[in-house]
Amino acid sequence: MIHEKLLKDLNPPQREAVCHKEGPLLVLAGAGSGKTRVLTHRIAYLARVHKVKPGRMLALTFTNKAAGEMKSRLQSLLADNTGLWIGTFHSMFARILRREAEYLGYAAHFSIYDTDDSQRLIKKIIKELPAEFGNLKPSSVQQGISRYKNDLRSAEEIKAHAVNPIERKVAQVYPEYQKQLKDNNAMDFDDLILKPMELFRAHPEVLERYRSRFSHVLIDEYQDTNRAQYNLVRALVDEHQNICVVGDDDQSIYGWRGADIRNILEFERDFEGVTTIRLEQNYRSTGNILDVAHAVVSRNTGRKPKKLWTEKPVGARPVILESIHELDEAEQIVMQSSAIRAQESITWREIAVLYRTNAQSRALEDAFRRASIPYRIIGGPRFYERKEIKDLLAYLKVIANPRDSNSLYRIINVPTRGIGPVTLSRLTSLANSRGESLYHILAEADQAEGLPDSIAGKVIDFHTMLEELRALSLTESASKVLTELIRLSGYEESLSELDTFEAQGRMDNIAELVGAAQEFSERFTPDNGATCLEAWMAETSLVSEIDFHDPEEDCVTLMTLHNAKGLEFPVVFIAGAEENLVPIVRAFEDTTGAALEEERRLFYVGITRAKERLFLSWAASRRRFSDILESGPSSFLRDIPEELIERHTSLTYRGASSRKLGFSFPGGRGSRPPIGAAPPILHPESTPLEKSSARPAAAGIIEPVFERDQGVDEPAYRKGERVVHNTFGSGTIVQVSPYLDDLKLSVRFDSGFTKKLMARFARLKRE
DNA sequence: CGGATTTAACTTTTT
DNA sequence: GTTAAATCCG
Repeated sequence: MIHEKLLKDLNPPQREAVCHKEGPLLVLAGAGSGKTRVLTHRIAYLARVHKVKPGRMLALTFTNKAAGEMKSRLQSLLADNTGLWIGTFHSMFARILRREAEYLGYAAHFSIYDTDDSQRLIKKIIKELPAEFGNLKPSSVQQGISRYKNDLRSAEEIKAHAVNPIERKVAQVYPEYQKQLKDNNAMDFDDLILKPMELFRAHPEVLERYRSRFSHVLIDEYQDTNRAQYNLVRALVDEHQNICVVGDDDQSIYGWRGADIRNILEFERDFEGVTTIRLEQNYRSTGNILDVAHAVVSRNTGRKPKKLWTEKPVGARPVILESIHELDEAEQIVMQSSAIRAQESITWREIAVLYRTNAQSRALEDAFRRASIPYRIIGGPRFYERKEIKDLLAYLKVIANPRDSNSLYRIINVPTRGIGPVTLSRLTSLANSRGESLYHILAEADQAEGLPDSIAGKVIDFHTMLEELRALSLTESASKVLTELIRLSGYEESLSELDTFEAQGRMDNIAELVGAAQEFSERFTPDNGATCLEAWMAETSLVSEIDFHDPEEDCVTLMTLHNAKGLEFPVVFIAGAEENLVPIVRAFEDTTGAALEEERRLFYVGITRAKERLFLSWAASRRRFSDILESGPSSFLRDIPEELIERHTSLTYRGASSRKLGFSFPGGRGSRPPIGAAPPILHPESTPLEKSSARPAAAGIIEPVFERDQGVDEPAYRKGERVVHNTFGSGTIVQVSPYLDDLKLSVRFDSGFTKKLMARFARLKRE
């Protein structure tokens, strides 16, 4: 029987969710409770048992990765899924928008702007506006407008309720921004949600088409939906109410992006006759890990009470790693990784290191590289956001969508071809006076006022080149257009002339982009008239690097906590579990406490990625920008009962024995015992602590001394100490900062100058 | 007027 | 350590 095959291996609540036939369904699925399983089995069950055609179902996710995972899992459950729409909110509605673009006065091949593109446009708009707009920061304006869009607030409404002059100004930029986006035949990410609503409101017959097409809508990660998405979905399902949402309020971590946690908390009020199913059995983590996770998240007030349970053994106790600074932390993580791999036959790919900010990846990366451990960083300075990639994509966007003046501005003089700001402003005024786009005016540059013939010639040459590429794009593949572009534009040539290490890196990135274009071109099949290039542009705007993550590759994975959502690893390290980092310092500015609760959920998400081993690591100091930031352990660590965890430390405690706690670097003196071989475990309550008089520590926070084991004959240096240097004479230490396995000292010498010295080489004597 | 060199600000998370 | 704006130079 079909039913049995689809239902076996499901627990009773999962089964209930899968079999539910009609009407609104809320599945509260805790971390690791098998929600993807429920969604895919439900789609298959609807198709095979309730005879719903796959083409009448719409499944929405937040990431391409989640969509891809669902698609691949469905393959074995439902052989024929033709017409089934599975994808991210953004890509599915972009698909609808391309089909219906003309209703909105757009062309089907509109550009999709990322945050950076939007900011460029906003910067330009601010310049064109009166001087009093000059104090607006493009990035904050962009964020503000994005927020207004997500919250469905109109410019008028904002103006009416503006609490400060800045908000009033942003409200004035907003409509101009929308107008220029349209002039550029471009939409930003938020428009991909907002415009379908406009479309449906203005053209009920179009809404009716999609309403009747999709008889069942399923949404993953419902806690991440914003108001706009809620309204959009609501418009689609209002008649039949066959909406199934899966989510977990404890994993809502995108509030800053406009996600409205109320959507999931109030689902039962928003729809009538809601069936609610709770999935509380966790199939991922050991008991101890779940207990730690619960200890953390249960401190939140705005949550639906629940507790995950597991049939798995309690497992190893999670470990708290304490380090002097981020280099030490990275070193500890590397050593623990190696030890675990050796002792528990774990592969590199089963280990993940998670952190709050991308900036933290550098120290970790260096440590893994030095240890010759393969690693892979997900996210970070994202591939598609690198300058050279964005430049080339801007070219391609112009070729696919010549009205995209914003992209044209970006590349008109990249590489430099003698078209500077003055020429550009002359061309722009000609375009404005004729009411044509910048691209079209390029061909008539010779008619621009005050433009010397020689320069006009360059402009026309540039236009001719783009026209050639455009012609090429109509018949040839995206990869062909790209390779020709790289050659004709002189982009590659200008880089190779630089002949620097950095330029080589950029060339490698370009080669990677060509590879991606080839890969796309090979799988491209023409549909509804789009060219290969147009289709590729549509896709690249909506993919992220994590989508290309190959789980087969035997590498340690490094990524942000946000990126880790939806993933799982046998061994998880959370690096930087410090106050001011997790939770991030800005969370304290929010007086409602909502931001702090979101930080706690983020930490919870990180913890629940772990299947067997969990390490929570914090460092007493951390290099940030050019100075050193000192902090104590995250307050979230204090929520964890001491008996659930172990501690490994390389901190030195004032008042503790002078014997340092087994910390050293490779090449240093002494060695750290491998884990499992009776590691030094330090319980703070058993350690005699002496409070520093300068900076009283909060209760329960260990006060570390920034000092490492220097060996017998190499004393540690302290700020304020008087020292003597062989050549420079005597002076005072004004700054001490750890650098690799040494200390970097700033010494102000009595002769008046300050010098930075490495402790190891300076050979300083005490005065 | 355009190109090159120097300076400054920057980092929370992302479709 | 990175990129865009500011300043300088040809």
